[in-house]
Amino acid sequence: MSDVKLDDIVSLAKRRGFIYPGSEIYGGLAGTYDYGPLGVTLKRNITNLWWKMFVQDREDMFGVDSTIIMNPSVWRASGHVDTFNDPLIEDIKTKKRYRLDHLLEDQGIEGVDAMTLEQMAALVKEKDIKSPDGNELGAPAQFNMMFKTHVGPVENDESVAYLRPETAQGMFTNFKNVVDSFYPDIPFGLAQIGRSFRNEISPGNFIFRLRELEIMELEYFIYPGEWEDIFEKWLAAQHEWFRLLGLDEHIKEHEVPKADRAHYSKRTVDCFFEFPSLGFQEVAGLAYRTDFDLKSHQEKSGKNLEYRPKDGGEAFIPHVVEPTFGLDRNVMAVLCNAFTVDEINGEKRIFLKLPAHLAPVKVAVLPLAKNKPELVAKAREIYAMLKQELGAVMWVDTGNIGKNYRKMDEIGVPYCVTVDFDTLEGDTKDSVTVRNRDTTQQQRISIGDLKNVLSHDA
RNA sequence: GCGAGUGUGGUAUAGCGGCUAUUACUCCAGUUUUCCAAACUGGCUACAGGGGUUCGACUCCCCUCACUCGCACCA
Repeated sequence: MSDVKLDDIVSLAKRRGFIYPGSEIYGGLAGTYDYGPLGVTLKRNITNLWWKMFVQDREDMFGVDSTIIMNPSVWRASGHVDTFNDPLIEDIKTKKRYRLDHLLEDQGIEGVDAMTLEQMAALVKEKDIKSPDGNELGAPAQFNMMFKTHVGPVENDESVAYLRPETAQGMFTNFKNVVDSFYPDIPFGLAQIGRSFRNEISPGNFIFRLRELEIMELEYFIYPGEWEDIFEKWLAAQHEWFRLLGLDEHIKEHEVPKADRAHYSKRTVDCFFEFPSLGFQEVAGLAYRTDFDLKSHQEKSGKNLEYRPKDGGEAFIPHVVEPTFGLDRNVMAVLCNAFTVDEINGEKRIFLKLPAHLAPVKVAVLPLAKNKPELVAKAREIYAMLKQELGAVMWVDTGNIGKNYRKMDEIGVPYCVTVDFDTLEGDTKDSVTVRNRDTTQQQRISIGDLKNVLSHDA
């Protein structure tokens, strides 16, 4: 793993149809990547697994799918309009950039949060504030990480709306709706998988930091007194998730220290995966958000978001434990983890050791020789049968058999089914060769048993 | 956004102010081939985009876009 470079994986992902740079024929667009035929299936296998584990298989979960464009008040209540707006200023000499508000606070100036950019700029002049290196500072600039658009035909300040930078708020805004519809017992949760948009200052590292990304997220509403136990349960659930992805042995949990946490969070644990070339990077996080979000929405919206327990207990604003998974980062981790190099007959082999339940193609069917019509016909027959049974089955009849095996290895197909002359007649009539991707071992299996054997793993 | 660097077929690469732009693999078609990238024949595909200098630019200059590293950011 150590000598594998991220570039090798990026190349394979593009060459074989997993992930392409966005808008490529026009020179691309920074921070965007498109999923190709195999990538979209891999991604969908992951989201389906997630939805099954966290929503379908549980009694206490409710799925939602909220809009990307929301009432801008949502983002004022959540704090994003403020916190996504960073005033930056540049040291003219060293060209380093600093948070202007932090510089002012370091000078003991108070009330910085309430100041406009102009007011802060004026203070820099007035107090002759220098950079930490003692140099002159340039003009400050505002960095807003939220994408803006306009709702309706008129483009003015009143019509400004934002593309959501996270999916969480769509769940908080639907909290009341779901309670009204189902009145679930607490604890219960809302779940959502969806796109988010962040105008990153420096996107990059393949699909690690994107401007348009997908998040799989849960908001789990609880009694405040129970948060510690529930937090532990979700830590275990997160671990179980990474076990299902085959990543658990490469995941490191990181207890985020108080100073680095959002001010409303009492505990945050991030999950890191070790990527080639990048080292350990965050792929998921678990945060106890207290009642910060619902409370803020109750204040700003003027709507009562309290929950009244069915046993007649006192109404209260539920607290929230929030597990978040970066979908694209999970896909990338699965790809990186699967990327394997070994040797067959002294020849280097690159293959994707994808877990069978995630592999975009489960089985490939190939005739031993492509120009023998009777072989091809029999193979087509088996292909049709398996395709109906398993869905994700690929037909391969180009090149020679060894080449096709390698090609299927490279896209992570767990099993190849080869139809040869012994399938047509003789002692082993009606049996085929099943070749295992990881071991390259072959096994003779009768056609009748084929779908049982293959669907066992898939 | 700033600084530095890079940009040649799908991938990885060679090259030069001037011939039809090199090579390998991939891909496609055909011959061959009875189980691990065999061989042979043929074919498709590239100088990131735009402008300038020049008789002539892939090569030199400018702008744009993208990528890499560093700064900053990571809500």
